[in-house]
Amino acid sequence: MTKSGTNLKKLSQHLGLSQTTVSRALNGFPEVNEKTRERVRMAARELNYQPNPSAASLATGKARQIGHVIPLSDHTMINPHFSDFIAGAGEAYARLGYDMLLRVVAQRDEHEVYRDFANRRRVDAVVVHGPLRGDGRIDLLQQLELPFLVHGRDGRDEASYSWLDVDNAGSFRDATTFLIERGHHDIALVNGLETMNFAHQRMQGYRAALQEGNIDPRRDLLHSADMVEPYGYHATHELLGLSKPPSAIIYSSILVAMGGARALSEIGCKIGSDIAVIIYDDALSFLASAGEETSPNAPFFTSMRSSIRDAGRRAAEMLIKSIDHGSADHVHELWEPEFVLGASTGDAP
Amino acid sequence: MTKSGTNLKKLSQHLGLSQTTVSRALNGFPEVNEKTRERVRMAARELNYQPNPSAASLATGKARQIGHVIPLSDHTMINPHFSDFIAGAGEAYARLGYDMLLRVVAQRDEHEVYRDFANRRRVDAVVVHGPLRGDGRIDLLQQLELPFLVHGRDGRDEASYSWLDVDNAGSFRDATTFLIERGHHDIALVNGLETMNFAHQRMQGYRAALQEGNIDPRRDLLHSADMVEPYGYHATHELLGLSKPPSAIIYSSILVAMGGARALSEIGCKIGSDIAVIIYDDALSFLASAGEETSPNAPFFTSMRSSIRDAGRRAAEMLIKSIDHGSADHVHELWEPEFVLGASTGDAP
DNA sequence: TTGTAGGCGTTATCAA
DNA sequence: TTGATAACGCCTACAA
Repeated sequence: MTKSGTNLKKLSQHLGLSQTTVSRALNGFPEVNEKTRERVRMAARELNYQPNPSAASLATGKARQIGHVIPLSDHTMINPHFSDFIAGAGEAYARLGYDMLLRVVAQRDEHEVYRDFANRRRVDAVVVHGPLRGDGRIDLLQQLELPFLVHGRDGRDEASYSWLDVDNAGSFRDATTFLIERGHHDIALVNGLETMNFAHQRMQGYRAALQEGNIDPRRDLLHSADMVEPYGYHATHELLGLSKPPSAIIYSSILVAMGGARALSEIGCKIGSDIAVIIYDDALSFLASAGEETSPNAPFFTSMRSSIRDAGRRAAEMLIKSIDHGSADHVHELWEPEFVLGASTGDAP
Repeated sequence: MTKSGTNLKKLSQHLGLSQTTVSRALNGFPEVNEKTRERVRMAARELNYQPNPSAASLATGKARQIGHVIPLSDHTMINPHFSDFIAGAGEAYARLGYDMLLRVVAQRDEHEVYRDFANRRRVDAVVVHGPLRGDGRIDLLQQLELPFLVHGRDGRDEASYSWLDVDNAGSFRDATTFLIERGHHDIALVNGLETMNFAHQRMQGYRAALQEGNIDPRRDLLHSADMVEPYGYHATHELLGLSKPPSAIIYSSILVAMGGARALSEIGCKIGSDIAVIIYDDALSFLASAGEETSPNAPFFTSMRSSIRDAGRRAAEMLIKSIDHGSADHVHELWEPEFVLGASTGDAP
């Protein structure tokens, strides 16, 4: 069966040592004679020995794999935000000797996948994407005692699990306040799906700023849907068609903003002069912060920016660290997006 | 160690049968008494028994995992094209009982990863993404005897490995010819990186059409780079700044075209009337063929369209089928993109 | 500092 | 039709 692969047995025979010693030498056990260890290392390199992960996993109970589940409701999560996160996380995994296991399933089967993961011990932990407000996956994973980290939060007891999130409420509040202070009154929010907690947080931040500015929120200035390009296009057309259109729009994603820009250019409405725009920018790598280079001085879009790829990298690190240390403590990180002043909110003061 | 998981031993004891029989019953061996099999199945469901993949893999030599390597040169492959492919493939894997293993590494380490895969038998096969012209990964995989399927081709002996590709040359030739027949003479191609074979194929198709139309190719109408949005923007600005600007532009990706559209709208150049545009459309799900719904009758962009997500799904199926059947034959599929007439090439005749 | 022996949970071979 | 028994390749008490 073993075609050409060197295994522990062969290697130890080649060295005239026991498998135990060889294993210990390679795994950095302190009791091994340094001379022996060096000899073993040389031979291992020479014979190109790599431990078989299935055997190791069977023996240790550790899979050295982290699971990511992509729920396939419609086209929802297969979006660039997700892929950038994955890229960052994957980078960290590779560095730390872990593999990423991806499972794409219908949304209603996601719980079953976690059960399967826990049951078969195929992964040591999972990353939960796109938490809803009060997300059943979190309860399930706790019950299954499968370690996990959430990218985002679910709005409930946040001390009871590990997460990495950005300050959605704070940044949207600040952005809204920024617009109010510049004299805007009718400010639209083209938001993500509000069943997702991040979108809810953003809406809350927006609302809080309006309240502080003594502005009554207008229901017709609030849109909520999956953050795809066409949504931005349609929502913007609707907004501009109102009898009292907004003078400023906040877009929850650059993707949505691109659809918005398409609509605005059709109408002949110029961003920055005719209308103010602020976007939330995940710093998606394939867009390279599109518009960044429009003007040599300032970026095109005024934005709240936080790299989702960095988030993926950091999330992976946090998770691995906690499972490697076997600590049951939960870890949390709240990132503050950077506020970037661009041309889309008019000339700088 | 085993927390709550039911294993073969427990299950067989519970049933008063040997592990052998239980294993055989569950794995569909024909010699098992149907009554016994049914009894075993019931008990397995009841006790929630799932075979441990590490143990199974160790015993069979099959990992039931397919490897995908994402090279991290710059930001290259972490693009939406890739993630859509992954989504399709992942769907097929889940359906067929396989898992997807993702490894994100620096480009120069990609070969090493394949060696590692082969050596440790962590995956049963791999999918090769974004083949270059004459791609060393293919030689390596053949040498390692690790089964693989290429999404695309590398321009060499295409019978020697399995692949799934779209007819890049043919569709770009047709698109170019279409423009020539409508009276266009100065046709620009904003292409992908031509070290990638798909981009080379596209350029060849474009050249062939020009030649057939007795048009001398102009070097200044040809751009080649990573298919990100800002590239489309810059390339378009350059094209429009030429002393003899093109009357038509072909964009190699909708992402690039979005950058192009941004530039054109800045200049005040109207797509469809001032300039003709054709795009290659991978039917990226999060864009939902942006512009599709601009006009109720026709889509906005005239395009060559082929779903990259479908390609991922099909590629996975082809690969799994070939490794499950243990056949050493190579499989190939060449897809013809659909030509979709939209508004961006002017009014329909 | 090194070695022996047993176990991890399956599958597969050979008998019965 | 079913059952012992031996791999698969590694790790890890326990012993020396």
